[in-house]
Amino acid sequence: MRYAKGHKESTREKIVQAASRRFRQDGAEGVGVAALMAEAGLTHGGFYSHFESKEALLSASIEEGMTQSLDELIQLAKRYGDDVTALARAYLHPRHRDHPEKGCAAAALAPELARHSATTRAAFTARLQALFKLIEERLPATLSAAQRRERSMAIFATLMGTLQMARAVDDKGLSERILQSGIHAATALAQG
Amino acid sequence: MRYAKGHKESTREKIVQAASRRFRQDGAEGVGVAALMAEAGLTHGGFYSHFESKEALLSASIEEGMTQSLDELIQLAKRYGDDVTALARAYLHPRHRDHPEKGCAAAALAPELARHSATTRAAFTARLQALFKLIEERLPATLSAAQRRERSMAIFATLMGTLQMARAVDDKGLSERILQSGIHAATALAQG
DNA sequence: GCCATTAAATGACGATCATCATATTAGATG
DNA sequence: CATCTAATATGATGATCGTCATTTAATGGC
Repeated sequence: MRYAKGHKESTREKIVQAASRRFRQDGAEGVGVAALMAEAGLTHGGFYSHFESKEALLSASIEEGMTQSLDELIQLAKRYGDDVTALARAYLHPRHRDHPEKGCAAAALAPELARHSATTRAAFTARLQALFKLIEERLPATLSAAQRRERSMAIFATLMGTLQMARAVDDKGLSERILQSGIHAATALAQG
Repeated sequence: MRYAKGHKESTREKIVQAASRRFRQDGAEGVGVAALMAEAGLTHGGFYSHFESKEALLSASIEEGMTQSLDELIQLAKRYGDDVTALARAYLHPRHRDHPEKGCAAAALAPELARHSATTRAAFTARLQALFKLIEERLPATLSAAQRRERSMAIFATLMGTLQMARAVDDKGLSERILQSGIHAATALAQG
């Protein structure tokens, strides 16, 4: 249809946005190509003119989802005081637990990612390291760079593991206690 | 065929064992009923005389897998000194990272579990609490019971999150550093 | 050694999966 | 306004999904 130039790019972007939500909500294997396209307001046919495969869309979605939730995390953390405790409070907020589709892609998909393509895992690794950096910058300057780097990894592991457990357990009270334990632990790990 | 009594029970057990391996390896949605039965040396037909649904098998497999890896963790930890650091070293050993099918079911399946039935999540919750207790028992007696309980949750979150990240990243060196960071963090969180 | 019983195998159900070939149609270009 | 082209839709591929009805076959009880 000889659309305005950039039309296809923007459609592709819409697909990635919609897919990144759906993948986080239902898992990479929990949603099909047709449903992903429908979520973007399209039919399934044109999919392969935008992406080489479903795996390629997953790759792009991971990048999109990780970037998006990283940005949002930064914004939210600022409101809480912008230190590691603030990050933890933002990340481990019940709203985040209850809305995986808008939240951290790592928490929603980490175990599956280990089974996916090198490209997908590379995209994930790059974004994960940006996340580490975000935490590093909020650790006390009294720590060495190497110490900050190591701690940032463990702090994110704690946040992600905590969020996943809080989502998986079948007991609302326990879920709340798990979230609290994560906030306290992240704070403790951030001490000089 | 009027087999010896207990034959069917033992077949059922074999299916659960095999399924618990496969679910951890490929995810709950990554493997079909036919493949699960084949893994146990059977064909798919008899499946529904053993289980009400695939979901019911998942439920039993979570229970089996969590119990199994809990027992193994206890055994391994003993060799390392039987404190929290020992648990962390056992849990975050490269062998565990490289063999999810024999390892912790929580680390392999946590995000998916949040999307499954109440029964499955209840089975998971019960086993998770046994895991918390295991850690609690290895925390210093100088801490209050409430403190030990809270810390045990955060310590397991750290271990699980660390293992998942170490599995997902596309960089062997980074993976090793992630594992180390988790061991150090778990040790730090276990201090009185 | 046959029979009754029942575990397991065969095979089929409609639905959905990822992928692709072909047809339609929107809209910028002339 | 008519035309051309590229973006999307339609529709089909064979494979696999979970589930179930029917058939086969093994063996303890007689």
